[in-house]
This record gives sequence, structure tokens and C-alpha cells, in this order.
Amino acid sequence: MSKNLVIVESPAKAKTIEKYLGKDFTVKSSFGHIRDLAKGDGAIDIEKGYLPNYIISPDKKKIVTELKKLAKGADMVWLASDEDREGEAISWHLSEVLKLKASNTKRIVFHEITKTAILNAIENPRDIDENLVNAQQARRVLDRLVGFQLSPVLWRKVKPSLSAGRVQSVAVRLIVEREKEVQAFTTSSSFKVQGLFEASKKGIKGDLSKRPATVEEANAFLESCKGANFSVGKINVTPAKRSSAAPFTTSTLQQEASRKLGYNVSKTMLLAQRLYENGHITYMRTDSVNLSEFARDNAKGSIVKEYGQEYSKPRNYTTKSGSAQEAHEAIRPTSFDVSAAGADDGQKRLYQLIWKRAIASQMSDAQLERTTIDIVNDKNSDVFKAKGEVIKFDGFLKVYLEGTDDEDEEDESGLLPRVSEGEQLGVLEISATQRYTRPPARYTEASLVKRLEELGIGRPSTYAPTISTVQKRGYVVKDEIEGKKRDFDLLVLKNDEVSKVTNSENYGADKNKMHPSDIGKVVTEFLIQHFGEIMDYGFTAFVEKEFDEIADGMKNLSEMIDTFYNPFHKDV
DNA sequence: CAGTGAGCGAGCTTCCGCTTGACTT
Repeated sequence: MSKNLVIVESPAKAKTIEKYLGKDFTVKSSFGHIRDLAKGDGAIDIEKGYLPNYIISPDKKKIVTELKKLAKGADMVWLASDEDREGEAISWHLSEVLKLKASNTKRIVFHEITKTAILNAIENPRDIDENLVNAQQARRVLDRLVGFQLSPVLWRKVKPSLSAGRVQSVAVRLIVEREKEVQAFTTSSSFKVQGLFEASKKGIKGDLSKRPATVEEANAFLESCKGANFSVGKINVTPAKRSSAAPFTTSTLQQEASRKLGYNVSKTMLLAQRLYENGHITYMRTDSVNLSEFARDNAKGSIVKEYGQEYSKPRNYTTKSGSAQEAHEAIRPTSFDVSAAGADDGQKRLYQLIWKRAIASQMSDAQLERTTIDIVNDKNSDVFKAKGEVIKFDGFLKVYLEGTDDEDEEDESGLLPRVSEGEQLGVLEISATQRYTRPPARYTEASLVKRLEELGIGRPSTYAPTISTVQKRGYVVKDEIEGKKRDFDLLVLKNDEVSKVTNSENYGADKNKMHPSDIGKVVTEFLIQHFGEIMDYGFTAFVEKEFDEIADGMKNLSEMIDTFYNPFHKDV
């Protein structure tokens, strides 16, 4: 029997850490939480200050028995769950269930699985932070009270087996309200005027600054250009730079895998799990954009070797998310020297995305030159603008460019021919195309995750399950929405003649987007009406602040829950 | 008398967050 028992949350982590610590240490995993609130209404004794009644989760009985045995035989037990609210609670539950004594129990934490970090943690143990544990218990109790009191109201008033909760109900609300905006949207149209000019046999495309609102105005403008002489007005050249994005967190990985690979969030997480288990990437449920020193050095080496010194720009990113707990590193390859990994095509593509994003995050800015050429004429005072962008130094763009959710037509800015101010230009044609405004985009799974994260709602481990719950309950569906046809006018001025045609286009088609079912709308409407506080987008942020106060020892659990629960229970 | 169907009552659903297998299909 080994002298030291170290307990972490994840078995893959345990394996790595065991290698760093040597023979005297046995490293085991608790597989996450080992205890949870009991099933029914008796789980929380409200009279006794919301005293929670915990039971060992059925699927954890075996591991708990094993850990008990190992703990008994060990001289020292090191509780090494994550350094966040949930992790602290896991350590506390372990110490309760395994009946650990303070004299031979130590709590250690680290934010990265590197040898230095682990050894450093062993050197600097601490005690379990009971305030932080209480904050977790408050979180757990509040979620249970909300979920298990609201859901039965829905069974009685709407339909059996429905559910409501702090996270899922707000997620559905986002989708319901977005759909309302889509339905209420009134489209208008205007004309996009584009001129195709010519300078010494090379074409220049310029867009008119103003957009005529009606076909008459568009026509009038084209008429006013008849016989016009076009020439180059002001030329504006500005240097610009573009910086790489931070390495992936769970939420940004889900978004980018959705945009670039077309994976839904559960597929992304499943593939990432496999890559993690096989040691190819770091932990995939994280809200941190931080890279370990080891990783930054490793990336630098790879970049210098592969692309050259001038492509390397080591740096640290800081999180923008207020709710981040940063118990782990960002998602990155375990070794930057390995540019391909994975057991199947899906894993390989996801690995490559992770590798590129992480390595680009340590690469130089791209240096650009943006050019705007004004094109003026002698018949009216309107100005066409031709825009071009030239990459002077590609930097991180050599490996990676972040995708966007924006569906609007991208400006095709590229190389512009060399011209000088005052130079006469030929005109090939000027067109005016009727363009309609578009309603806000419906959420994809990934863009919903993005919105939830911005609101501080949910955690990396729950984004994918939440998305599947709201669909399983039938609140939200992901059907294909068929497009409709509509006409648009196209006016062209060519050889001093204006011609007009009416073409038709499809619009409004949507697939893989989330929209609410009738049940989703009814339930959301009902909950907003009677439980406005919980349905408020700021509710989670508000209670998080209170949890923080508990964690800081400024407030106690029963006080905090009391102020919420009493009015809430009355409403129920 | 066997088979069918209406009507009734009992028991169940449900939260969020931390982890993977162990199950089906």
C-alpha cells in the first residue's frame, strides 16, 4: 500500500499526475461529485436552515468503497479536486464520506497539469475552505428549490413531465424572444449601387456611399450618371493590424466547431472527450484562456522551427467573462509539435482546429494595409468608394482565421490597382440592386451557448446538456424552415442606357437553427408572468454575487436562501 | 361465462454541476 493517496476529479488527469509523482503516490479519481442531494422533497430541511440531506450517488458507490479502503491504508490523503466552487465541495464531500482526519488530510490545488505545477502544489497544501463549500451548497440548494418547486407547477398547469430551472428556462426564453423579434421584423429595402470602373485595363469595384430608398431614386441616380466622367478623388492608405484570438475555452470551441466543421455542441464535446482521454489535448471543460508557461515555451519552439522567429509572439490572454472560475488551462494540444492526432476523421478535424487556434494565439499580429479610393464624377456630388486590403505580413493568418456568425455579404476587398489622385477612370457599368434588410438571426446551438456565457448562465460542463434538455422537453426544435420567394429590382447603366429587370430570390430559409415550440412559448409566457425574478436574464448574475458573499464569509447560507425562498414559495 | 372497455387511483416526472462508462438501439 502506497503512503500517499491523491484524489482528483478525472481519471485521465490521475494517470498523468501519477507519472509526475512517482512510487510513493497513488493517484485516483472520484469521477466528479460522489454525493448529491437525496431524491425527493426530503432532501432539504427548510425548517432547519435549509439543511441538505446528501446521499452517495448510486453510480459512485463502487468508487467510494475503493477510495475508503485506499484512504484507510494511506499515511496522507491529498484532496486535489479543482480549485473552484464545485471542486472545493467535492473535496469536502470526500473528507466527510471517507471520514478523513485533519491530521492526515491535505487540500492541494493546481491550474495546469504540468510537473512543476503539481510539485509546487504538494509543497503548498492548505485546508478545505468551508465558506467556499457553503457557497456551493447554497448554489445546489437554490437550484433544487427552484427546479423542484417550479416543475410541478407546470405539471399541474400545463403538461406532465415538463421542467423549469434557473438555467434551462432562461435559455428557452432567449429563443422565444428571438423568435418574436424575427416575427415582428418588418423588412424594408434600399438599393445597393455599385460601379465597375477601369484604370489602365484593370477593374476597380466601388460602392456608392448612399443607398437610394426607392426604385425611382435609384433610377434618377443612374440617369444622373449618364455621360459622366469619373476620376480618382482622395486616396486613403492606413496601416492596420489584426491580432489572433485567444486559445479555446469550451464555449469558443463549440462555436468555432459549429461554424467551421458543422458539429453540434454535443458532438464537439464527445470528440474532445476522446482526444482528452487519449492524451492529445488538455481538459475540454474550461472557461480559462490561460496557457501554462510550459505550453507557451513549447508553442514558441514549434513556431520558430516551423515558420521562423518573426512569427513568434508569446503572450498571455485574460478572460473577458466575469463568471469565469479558471480552474484549468485553455484547451490546447498537449504537445504543439504534434500537428495531427485523433482516432477518426471527426477527432482529427477537431484536433487540427484546436492545434491551429492554440498555436495561432502565440503568433505575431498580421500587418495589413487598408486602402480606400474615392471615385468622383462631374455630374453629381456622390462618391463611390473602392476598398482594398493588402497583407504586408501574414503572421498568425498563416495558420488560422477565426470564423464569424455574420451572414451578411462579405466585402470582397482585395488588391486594388495602382492609381493616382485626379486620374481619369473608364466606367464599364453601374448597377443598383434592391436589397432587403434582414431580421435578427435565430440561434444555433453554439450561438445560444455564447449568449448564455455572456449572461454568466451555466457552466462549461452544462452547456451541451442544457441544449439537449430544452430540446428533449420539446420547448425548442431544430427544424428546417423553408424559404419564400420574393422579387427584387436590378437597374443597370451601361453604354449610357439604363435598363431594368426584376429577378427573384429566396429568403428566410433556415436550417439547424433553434426556434420555440408552442409548449415552449406557453411555458415561457407563464413563467415570466408568475416568476419574473427567476426568468430575468440578470437573475443568475445576481445570485452569483450572493454566493460570492457566502464564499467571502460575509453572509450565511440560510440567510441568503431565506430572502429568496420566502417570496418565491409564496408565488408557487 | 369470457372478453372488453370505462373509470379510477397510485406512482412517477423535475433542478444544476462534477465526472465517465454501462446500458440499449
